[in-house]
Amino acid sequence: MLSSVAGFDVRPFARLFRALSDETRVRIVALLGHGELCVCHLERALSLPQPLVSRHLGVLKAAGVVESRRCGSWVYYRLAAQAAPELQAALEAVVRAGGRPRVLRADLARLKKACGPGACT
Amino acid sequence: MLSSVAGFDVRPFARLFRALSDETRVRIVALLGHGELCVCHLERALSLPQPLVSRHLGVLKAAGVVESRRCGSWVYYRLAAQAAPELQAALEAVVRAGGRPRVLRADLARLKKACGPGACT
DNA sequence: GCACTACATACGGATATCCGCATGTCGTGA
DNA sequence: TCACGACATGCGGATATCCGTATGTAGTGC
Repeated sequence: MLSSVAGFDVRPFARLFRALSDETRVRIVALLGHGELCVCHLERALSLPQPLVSRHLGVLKAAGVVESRRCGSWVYYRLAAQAAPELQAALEAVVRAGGRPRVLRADLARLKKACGPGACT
Repeated sequence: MLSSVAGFDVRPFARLFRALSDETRVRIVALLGHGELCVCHLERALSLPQPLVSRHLGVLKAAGVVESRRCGSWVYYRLAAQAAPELQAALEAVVRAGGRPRVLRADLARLKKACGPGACT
């Protein structure tokens, strides 16, 4: 449509922002800003049922926000590098917000209580 | 819910990103990055019917992305300053993307063809 | 008051999103 | 091969979004 005719393809931006238009997904991105996490970590940090977390991760992955890596029984998710620097900047804004002190306090507390990041014995 | 308990209120982010999750609204924000514009300018730059542009502007305004100012028969819209610096950064990423050369080429061409920005005789 | 322009909004239908629940898939270890 | 844990996906219903069309509101000039 016009979005491509315009020379500036707005679709990657709309796609990224649509992926981040859900509160749970913003929390996931903010948590992943602290490093790679597997689904069971996220599930406990968010205190949400597993199918819900898995589906939100699927949305983020389809939008190119996150990447996944399988390691044994576990699947680790991490933030994906964005092609356009402006997309990267928008994504890092969320990460920065989630990296402030007192930010995501309860989520991070549950995360540490569950198990240390990076180790899923 | 948990979004407030977490200390990090993710709702402003989700609200901003939901407002920017539509291609037309991304184009509007990118255009407004060039300066204040009235609805008739946007309508011609976007080449979209007036009620549609007006409604998208309403969504952006409800999300706190834009502000409006009435001047005679015309209503001028401009980007609103964001409270949190991370929100501002995310918004400016879109503006920067829309400010690159060859970006939004067709939209800007229609805008200039319609009338110069800031003057709506 | 009347016509005209600029803009906003109500209505309705097609489509998409979000979630709970149940089930399926895949790797691991006994 | 069997059971188990980790994760993904199909289904159905409630809700939200998007858009065209028509109508309403407000300011301007005659």
